[in-house]
Amino acid sequence: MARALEFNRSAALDKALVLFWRKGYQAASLSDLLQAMDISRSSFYATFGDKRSLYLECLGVFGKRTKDVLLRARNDHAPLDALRIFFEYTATGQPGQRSIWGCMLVNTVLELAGVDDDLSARASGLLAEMQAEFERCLFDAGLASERAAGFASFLMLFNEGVRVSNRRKVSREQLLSDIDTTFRLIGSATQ
Amino acid sequence: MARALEFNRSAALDKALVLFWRKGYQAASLSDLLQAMDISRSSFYATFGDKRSLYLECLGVFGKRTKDVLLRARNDHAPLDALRIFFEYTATGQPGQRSIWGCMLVNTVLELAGVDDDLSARASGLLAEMQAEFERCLFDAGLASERAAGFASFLMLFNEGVRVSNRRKVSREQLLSDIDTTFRLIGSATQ
DNA sequence: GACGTTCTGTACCGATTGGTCCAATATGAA
DNA sequence: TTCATATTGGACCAATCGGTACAGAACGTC
Repeated sequence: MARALEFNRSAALDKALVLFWRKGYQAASLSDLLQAMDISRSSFYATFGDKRSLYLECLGVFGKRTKDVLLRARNDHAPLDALRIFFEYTATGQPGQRSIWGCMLVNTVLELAGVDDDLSARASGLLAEMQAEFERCLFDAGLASERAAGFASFLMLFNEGVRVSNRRKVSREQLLSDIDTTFRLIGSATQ
Repeated sequence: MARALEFNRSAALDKALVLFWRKGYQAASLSDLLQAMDISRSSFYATFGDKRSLYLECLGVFGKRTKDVLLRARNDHAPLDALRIFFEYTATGQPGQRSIWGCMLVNTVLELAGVDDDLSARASGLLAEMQAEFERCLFDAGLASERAAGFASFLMLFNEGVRVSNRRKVSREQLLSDIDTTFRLIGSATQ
């Protein structure tokens, strides 16, 4: 055996994720990444392959974390409440105002459609997984399956809108009010 | 007087707009632009300043055209109908399926936030103008002004969602169904 | 302490980026 | 036809891009 890594892989990965999330794929240059991750060029390529592979890995992590927000909420709350908590959490952001960067999946879909269709499609697929979770929530809340699918699709539109508006720096209060509007609309339609 | 331009300024501008719309600001290289616009490097810089100025001009044109879609619909229809026509038009695209590129304003907000904040803010401002038009429609449809503002904000979220989903290649049918859901929700809440 | 292995820093690579410069060319007015 | 003016194509620029190569430093094993 020999020399050990001087850095923590998952910590570096997380730094990269944050940079990609904030600046997007193209605008995050290799120099930016190396500086943010605080590792050398060699370590970067030895550990993460290349920029694109790293981005792909970050997308996966982001997708998993987002899904976990909803799944954790479901452990402690009724389906519809969990859904609402998810939206309020992603819209207002709990830790450190990260929410103003929007959603890395949505950002990716828009930035890379027509540029790197594989990456864009990957992000799109992760959004579809989220939508499936929405649908499960609605079904468990008692909606008929067809109706649950329809509302889940609608909720994904709403989710995308929230994430865009987040990046437009629409105020937290305004977004919370819109979420309230949405869930009241849904509530009045499901009863 | 002397030699005349060998190209049509507004035609070239339109070609640039389409390229930017499709690929985004960063991914549309100067070579791409020159090829699409079919003009020489010199003509480009003499006529449009630089890449960024051209983009700014395209943003303005796109904003105006989008707003015009709604204003034209208002000439011939009741306020709420015009609103719905606007959404159906932008979601499904009338001429040549351009809708799959989403909305250039939304694309810009996401791509350039944190990269070129001025451009991002400019696009954001044009979206705010659209939202003001939504609000006017709702007010004219008889909603109290506070309620109109609330729904307009909600509709802007929905609009952003539609444009993102457009780029995710969500099917035309699905989007139309979501629009239907939305307007039925609004309808049931406004009566 | 010597060795083998692995990681790290940096010089370097060709390609491409957005942008400038200028000579050659085309044009309308006189 | 000549001249002044404006447009054009293309050579050229420094800077940056993502990525590779390799020498040397740091470590665990023996």
